Amino acid sequence: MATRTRNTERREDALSKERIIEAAVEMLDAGGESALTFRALSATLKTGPGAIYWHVANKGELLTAATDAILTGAMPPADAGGTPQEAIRAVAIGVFDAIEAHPWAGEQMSQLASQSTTLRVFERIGRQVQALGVPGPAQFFAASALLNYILGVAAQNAAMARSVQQGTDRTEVLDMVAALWNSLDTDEYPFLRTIAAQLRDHDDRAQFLAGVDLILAGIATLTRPA
Amino acid sequence: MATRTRNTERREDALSKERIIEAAVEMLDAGGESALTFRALSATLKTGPGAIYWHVANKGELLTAATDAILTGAMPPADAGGTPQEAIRAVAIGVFDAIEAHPWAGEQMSQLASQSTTLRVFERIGRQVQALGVPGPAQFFAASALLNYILGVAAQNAAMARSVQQGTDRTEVLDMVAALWNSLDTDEYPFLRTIAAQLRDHDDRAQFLAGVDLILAGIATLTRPA
DNA sequence: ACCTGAACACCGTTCAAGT
DNA sequence: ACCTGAACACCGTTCAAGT
Repeated sequence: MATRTRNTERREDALSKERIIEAAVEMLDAGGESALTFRALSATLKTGPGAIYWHVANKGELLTAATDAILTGAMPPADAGGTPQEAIRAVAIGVFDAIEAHPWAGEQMSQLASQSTTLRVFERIGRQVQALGVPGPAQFFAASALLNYILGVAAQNAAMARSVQQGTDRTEVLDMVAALWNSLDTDEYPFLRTIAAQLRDHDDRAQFLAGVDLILAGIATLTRPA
Repeated sequence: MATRTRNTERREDALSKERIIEAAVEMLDAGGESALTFRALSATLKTGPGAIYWHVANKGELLTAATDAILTGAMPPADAGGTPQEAIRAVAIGVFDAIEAHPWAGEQMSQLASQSTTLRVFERIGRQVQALGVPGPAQFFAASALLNYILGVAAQNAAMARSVQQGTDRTEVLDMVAALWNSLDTDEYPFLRTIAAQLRDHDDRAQFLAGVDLILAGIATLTRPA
């Protein structure tokens, strides 16, 4: 039954950076950053820990590469058409959904200043900010505001996902947070207690988009000065 | 010369959570999160590693406590007066400056969803959003947008600070980032190359505040609906 | 009640040695 | 060129034992 095996199928179990990243993403998805271990990884790949170091410089590079792999696939095509606002929303939602599916990447992104993934998102947003007609000097901080907001939400979602024991339900988590907010001192935390009620039936994704639109509304004031 | 030593001064070297946190902050300031080790910490405090565990549950709690200590002192007084916008800017700048002085705390904040520090900032912002006259249902996402933007910037600054070798100059770092942006492909990264020039004489703090104002401008559109 | 410090169960990383 | 796996230099954390 091995007769049909040709050269092309040979050594499909050979180590490569791609296979390492693929296995790393699986481990990260399963158990977060602490689950990614060179020992566990090399066991999965049926090699020694040292073998990985021939393809990857260190754990940091592996984490960066894994984050890149996730987010490259998550970005919508650049020529999608539509208004600049729609294009910005599409990029933002792409990042958001990717982080929701792979929370460990959220931690990574906000730790990776000027890394290729972040740069690509920044570029995409910046181009649309230009298309909106924001004057030159303001383009930088307008695009930065959007990027930092997106990264901030990404990190918060990652943190939330990590604090959740696997198996805990989504609404269960919201209930716990709402309970925490309600347990706060009424005099010191009036605002949080007020919105605790809204937490239960609130939609993370819709709220995230509302934030994007809020910043877009602010950007709009830059294009038609008072 | 020990005659004047009274009971009050006795055992001033006794271990306490406060002394542990104080020492931890010093180590974090000196070398970032990786410099904080229970062994190094106990050596500084002249005890064994186990002693620390009597006052602190684990490293995570210590990190949280250290972050709290930094940010509690950084927040402006709640009754500072002025417009809601000014109050929001004051809180934002308080966080920004604290992170600039203690970059490790920036990493921490964005990993600590619903932690006391973050909740306090959220509360302060939320109250001012209410004061601005934002209608009830929109208060939540308006305050969230501001908070997430602030946390996003905090994390980016922390990441930047960590990537910088100690001793590297500030302008030197900006030059390196500008050089990186300029080295990008012209066709793929036109926006980044355009703003790379602005990077050299750009003021992080002013840019951060411009972002806050941008979101405030967006929030203003919520109070007087079209 | 509070502290000691050896020991446990891990890490990331290196490197001589193999093929 | 690529892989092996023992070894190094660490970690956070525990816990019997001390005072």
